[in-house]
Amino acid sequence: MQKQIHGRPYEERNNKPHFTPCAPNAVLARLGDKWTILVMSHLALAPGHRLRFSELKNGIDGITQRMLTLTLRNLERDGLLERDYFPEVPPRVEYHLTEMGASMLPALEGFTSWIRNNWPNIEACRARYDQRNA
Amino acid sequence: MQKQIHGRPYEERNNKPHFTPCAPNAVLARLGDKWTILVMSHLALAPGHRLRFSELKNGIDGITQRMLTLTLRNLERDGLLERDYFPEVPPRVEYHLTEMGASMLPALEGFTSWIRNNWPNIEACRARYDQRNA
DNA sequence: CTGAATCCGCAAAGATACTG
DNA sequence: CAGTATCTTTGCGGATTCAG
Repeated sequence: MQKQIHGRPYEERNNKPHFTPCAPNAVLARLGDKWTILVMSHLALAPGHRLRFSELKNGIDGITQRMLTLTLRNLERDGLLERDYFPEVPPRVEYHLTEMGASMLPALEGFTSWIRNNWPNIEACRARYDQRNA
Repeated sequence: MQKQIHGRPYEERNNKPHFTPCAPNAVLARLGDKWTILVMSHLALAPGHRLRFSELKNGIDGITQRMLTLTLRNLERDGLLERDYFPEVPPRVEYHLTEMGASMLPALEGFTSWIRNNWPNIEACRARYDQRNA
C-alpha cells in the first residue's frame, strides 16, 4: 500500500517524503467511490444546486448517515460544495455546489455520455468473458 | 426515453429524483481504482495502443505483478483491451486497446482536462480546510 | 435534525514464493 | 516472461449508540 497523507500519495526518497503528482486518479477515486456521484447528481438536479442534509439522506437510497456525512465532508474539503449551517431549532444544514463544483457538471456529463453509449456493449463483453471462463 | 443525468437513469418519486443503481458508478469505480488510469494512459500513449506485460510493469512505478494482472483482467473483461498471447520461448504477451477502449480516450481526456485546470484550486481548498480544522 | 464516536466484518491490496 | 497461489494486512463501509 502506498503511503498517504491527507489523502495524498507520496513516496520516501532519501528519507524525505516526496509527493507524486497524480491528480486524475485522486479525483476519479473520489468520484468513483460508492456515494459521491449520487450526491453530485442530486445536487445537480436540485434548484439552486442546493439541498439540505435530510433531503439528500432521504433521496439517496440505502446511504447511512455516517457515509453521507463523510461524502459531504470530502466534497466540501475539495471545494466542490459548501455547507451552510442555520442555528435554528431544530438545526438546519444545507449544502450547495460551489462555482467550481457546478463547473464540473458539463465535463462530467460529457464523459458519462460515453458510458451511456457504451454500457450495453460493456455488459455484453462481461457476459461473454464470464461465459468463456465458466 | 427514460430520464437520465450523468448517464444514470432516474425516475421522479414525489417530485424528487430517485436514482436506480447503474452504470456510471460501476465504470468510474473501475477507472478510479489505484492502477487503471495508469494502465490506460500508458496504452493511450503507446504506438498502436499496444504494450507487452513487462513494458507496463516497468513503466508503472510501484505496481506489483499481481495488481497489474488483476487490472488487465478487469479491463479485458469489460472489452476495453485485448490480450494477445504468443507461445514463444520465452513467452510474450501483448495488450492493446480495443476499438471501444480507444473510443473512450477523447471523452476521458475531456474530463481530465477539467481536473488539470482545477487541480491547483482543489489543492488550495484542501489546504485551507485542513488548516481550519487543525 | 445533524452530526460524532465506536466497533466490527469483509473484501481489496501488498508481500512473497512458486510455476509453465 | 508472465503469470498463479497463499498469507497477511489494511481500510472501507455498515450498524449502532451518543450528543448538541
